[in-house]
Amino acid sequence: MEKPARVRFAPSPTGHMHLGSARTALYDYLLARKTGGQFVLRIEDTDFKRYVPSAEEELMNGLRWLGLDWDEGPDKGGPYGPYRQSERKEIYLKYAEQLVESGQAYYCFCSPERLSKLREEQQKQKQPPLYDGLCREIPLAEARRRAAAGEKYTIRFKTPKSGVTTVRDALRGEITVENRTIDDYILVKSDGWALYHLAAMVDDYEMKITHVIRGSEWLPSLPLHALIIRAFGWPEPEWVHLSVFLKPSGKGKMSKRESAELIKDGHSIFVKDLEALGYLPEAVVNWVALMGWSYDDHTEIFSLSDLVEKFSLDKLNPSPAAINFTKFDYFNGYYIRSLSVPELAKRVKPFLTAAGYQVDDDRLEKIVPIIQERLNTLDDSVEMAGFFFKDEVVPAGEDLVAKGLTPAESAELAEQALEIIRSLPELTVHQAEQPLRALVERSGKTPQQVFGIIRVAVTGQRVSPPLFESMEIIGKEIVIKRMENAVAVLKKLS
RNA sequence: GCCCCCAUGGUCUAGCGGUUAGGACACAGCCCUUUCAAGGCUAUAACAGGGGUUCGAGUCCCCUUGGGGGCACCA
Repeated sequence: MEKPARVRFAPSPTGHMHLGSARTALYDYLLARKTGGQFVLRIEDTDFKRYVPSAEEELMNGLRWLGLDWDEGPDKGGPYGPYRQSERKEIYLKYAEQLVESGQAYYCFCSPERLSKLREEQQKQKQPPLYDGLCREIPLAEARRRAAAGEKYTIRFKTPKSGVTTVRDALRGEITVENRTIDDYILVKSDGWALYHLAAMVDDYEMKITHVIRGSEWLPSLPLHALIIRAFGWPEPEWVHLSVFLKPSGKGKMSKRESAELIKDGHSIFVKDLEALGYLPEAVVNWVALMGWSYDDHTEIFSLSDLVEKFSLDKLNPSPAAINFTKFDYFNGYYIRSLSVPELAKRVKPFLTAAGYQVDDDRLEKIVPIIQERLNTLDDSVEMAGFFFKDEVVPAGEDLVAKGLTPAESAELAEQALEIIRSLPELTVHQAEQPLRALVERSGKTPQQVFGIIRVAVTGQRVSPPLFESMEIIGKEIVIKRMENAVAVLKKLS
């Protein structure tokens, strides 16, 4: 058993939580639970310009829906709070000052204008856009004097100008970069707020985080982060950089526009949409877990608790993964099929209700077994089972005409079927099946033709759950009404 | 432009020097069947290319190519 891990999910509340974040949070959760450690939720909200007020709530709802409960966070507190960076300004400042004091950071008085001009210049000359170090050698006493006099300043990290920095990533092994390619990055802005590079390192240290699991977009700044941590002399966490998700084609990552378009096909990369689209959190968890992680060469169905038991960092895969919604649908169908009838009924009900249907629980529990294996998403139930709840169905005339038969022949068959149904003491599968099959025999038509007519008449659809079961649930009276209507329609066509 | 990362079928992946390169989704066919599903069976399909190292390379090294990410007083 590994040592208890303290992991953190540290999103910034700037938009919707997407699948990539969900997967990061999942792995955080799994590692914490597996090792008996803690899962910390920290909100990185120091960018006030991009702040979205509803985002934090959405984030927590998403995590809860997925079943990923956290141990410490802004809503529940904990021993290392506050858990919102916007409430930790003084802490960052203290540590920044410490770095300045030890000569590993410095005050920089360069204006944004000078910096952008500098960058422009460097770009033109095809140079890497790095700070030129103008303020790097200003004596500390002088810098303090200027700062005290009210001059605007930022605090920059003093990167070594020679040598190399080597950092170990759990998925990729050692990564080495030349220090001259690392910028003297700004740690504290002129408004006194720390930037991510300082804030996150400080928080991870103060919160005693043992494993930093985050997206691979952070890989390029990993050496900087290591340098900062080493400048403080802090213990280095285990770095785990997860690969990004690519669009289904595997070519490039999904653009904002493409993400928004997805919803038209009933898909979404935003966690908040998934529930309404009829997806099960179990399916999301299983699917997302397997994008970048595997257990062995054949197991692929994992409940959240299976994952807690089986998860391990060394089975993580560093290569980018294309999002495969088809497989997502497969998982969702799988989990729908594995639900008990009462449970599925409970989950499907809100969708039927939302569609405007009056849903009786006992009746729903009869319907669920015959639609269960036909559902890919919960909201498929609306289309698939709507005819159970509608007052009347209006089958298209051409659908009522059986393949290979004339309208008149179809009408004749419908009429005979109607008579049989009328004559039954009760319309049950048991009572109806024999005589209706006998009708097929007698008429010399195929089951497909005869039952097809009845199906369309009774359900209004060419495709439906099993016919006899459906009729039993609908009830004799209504079935007869619908059959009469179909006969009338067919006769008109004749 | 510079830096970093990645590379097994269409997609997700197993493989950690010796395998008939395994599984899953998708696709196709067959079976089952009153439609649609579900289920069962079968088939098609991969080590990006080139150099090394080694008795032996999908596995180790280098280059090329392709893909991805990053270069803000955003995170």
